[in-house]
Amino acid sequence: MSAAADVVHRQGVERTTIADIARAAGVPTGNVYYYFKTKDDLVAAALAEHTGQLERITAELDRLPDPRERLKALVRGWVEQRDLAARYGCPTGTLAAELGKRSADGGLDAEAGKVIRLLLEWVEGQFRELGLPEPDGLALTLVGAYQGMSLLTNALRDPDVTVREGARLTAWLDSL
Amino acid sequence: MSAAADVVHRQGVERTTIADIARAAGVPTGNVYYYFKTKDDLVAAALAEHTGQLERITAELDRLPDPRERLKALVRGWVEQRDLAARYGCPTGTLAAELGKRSADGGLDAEAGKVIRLLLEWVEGQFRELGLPEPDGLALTLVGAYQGMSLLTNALRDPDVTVREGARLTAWLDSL
DNA sequence: GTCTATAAGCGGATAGAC
DNA sequence: GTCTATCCGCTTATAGAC
Repeated sequence: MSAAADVVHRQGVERTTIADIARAAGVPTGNVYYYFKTKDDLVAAALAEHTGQLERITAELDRLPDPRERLKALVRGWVEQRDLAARYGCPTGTLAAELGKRSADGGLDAEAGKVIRLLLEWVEGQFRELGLPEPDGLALTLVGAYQGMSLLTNALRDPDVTVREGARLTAWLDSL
Repeated sequence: MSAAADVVHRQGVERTTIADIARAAGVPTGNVYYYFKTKDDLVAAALAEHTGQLERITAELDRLPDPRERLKALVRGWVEQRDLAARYGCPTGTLAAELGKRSADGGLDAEAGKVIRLLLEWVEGQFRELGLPEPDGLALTLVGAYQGMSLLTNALRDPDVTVREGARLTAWLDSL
């Protein structure tokens, strides 16, 4: 599952073959099918990895006493990942974008939406705890800014984009 | 070229076959190869379509006297496209994201970056004309917000995300 | 310049030995 | 539960008639 998430992040779903994932995991191709009946099952597993990763991150941030500090630490984490973002974009965002183009895919696109929604809801909770008005709108703005800066960082192949936007987001959080 | 841009926007590069584009253009598959030697040539043609589209839009906006009104009209245009964004995302952004995952692809990913940069530079020019400080940073923020809200709109399959973020961006432009 | 037919190769999926 | 060998369909690309 971790190999699937990693290779899919780097190559995208469609350019990733079962053989690629099997090689990354150190097992022969055929063996993968014992655990995952179809390629889509592997994509679902990659999405589950993203969910787990997100849950670990928010659990860690929840240990901070101040919600504003939690959000600023979240932004700090994004900035730290800037080189990965410059090369491959946001793992969840690029996956959601790719899955969003499918017509009838057994709801994999909706699964991707759920992971994004999980982050949105956690962020919204922080804004609510701060007593700010329209916490859902603020969450949309913050997560949208993250996805936007990740895409620009990736498209321009320039980690500095993330640094600059990260600084702006931090100042914005402080101004609220 | 227009069929290529359209089908690639809806299906993504990798899920689009030459036959798909040929059918959309109303010609037999083999004939496509008379004009485009490889599939990548078709992707390049789709990118050229995006560039042309962008140039038409900015030329139209340039007829407005006030740069702030130009930017607000740009945002209005994004909001009008919200249903398309909910279904398939931003044509240029999703294409750039997909091409960004390639390793050695003859610079197609860089071409996608150029289209994004074209929009960034036009937006930056408007902010500069308004005499605002750090016009390049403001451009990054505005275009980033656009890409972010497009991705969220698409991932959540909810055009309302674009409506809400569009309203916020309009208010933000007015506040500068 | 347009179209049909087909070659060549890749990738998802399976069969079956171990 | 693991691995090898293989099938089958699909997609890119080409050959060649018209």
